[in-house]
Amino acid sequence: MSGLINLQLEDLMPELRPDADHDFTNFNDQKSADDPFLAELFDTPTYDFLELDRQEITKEPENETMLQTEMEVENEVDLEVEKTSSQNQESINSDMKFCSSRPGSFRGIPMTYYELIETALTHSENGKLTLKEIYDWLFENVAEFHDGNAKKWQNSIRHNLSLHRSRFKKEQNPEEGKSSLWSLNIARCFSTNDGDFGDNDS
DNA sequence: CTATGTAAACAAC
DNA sequence: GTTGTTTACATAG
Repeated sequence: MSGLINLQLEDLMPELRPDADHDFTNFNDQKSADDPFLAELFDTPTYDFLELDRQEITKEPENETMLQTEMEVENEVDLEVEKTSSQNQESINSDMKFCSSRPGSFRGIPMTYYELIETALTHSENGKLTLKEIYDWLFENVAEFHDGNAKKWQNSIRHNLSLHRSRFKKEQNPEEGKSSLWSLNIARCFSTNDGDFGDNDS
């Protein structure tokens, strides 16, 4: 129990580590005995959508109008996304194909399911959404999901939520009868609940 | 080999 | 039926 809180800044930001044999990919072999929990916890990759934005934008100078999305995002992204204006629909042309690992695009940026869910959570009121709310947000904001094939992508959403336990946190919904609340697992760091991390994988 | 997507069986509610 | 969990297989890189 004492080992859990023993982290230092270098643990959070390994790039600051002086010696830094940056081998995160191998922590399973090397470091797991030490702090597998933390290793898993901070396994979460970057969720820097702005960075993603820039990369994709600079890659395709074709759409100069996209540069403005950068500002929008930085502002606050109040994407009530009214009715997905026809322009939006246009930008997601049928000739625009995504590699298989990026099934949908948000604001023109191809993203994986994980990134899409993360985006939905990030844009929610308090970072917590029910499964249904995740569905709804994605349906509102991802035109690729408008093809009437909800069963397919919704299955993938559920699969992602369950599979990536180090990325997503499931929390009981205080409202009775409603399904769990999902959030980014990094929130565990700030949980005031001491101790009960629920899942004992025997 | 790893990350991801897709399909599907299954349990719990 | 919905929500989660899990296994299996396919494919891109």
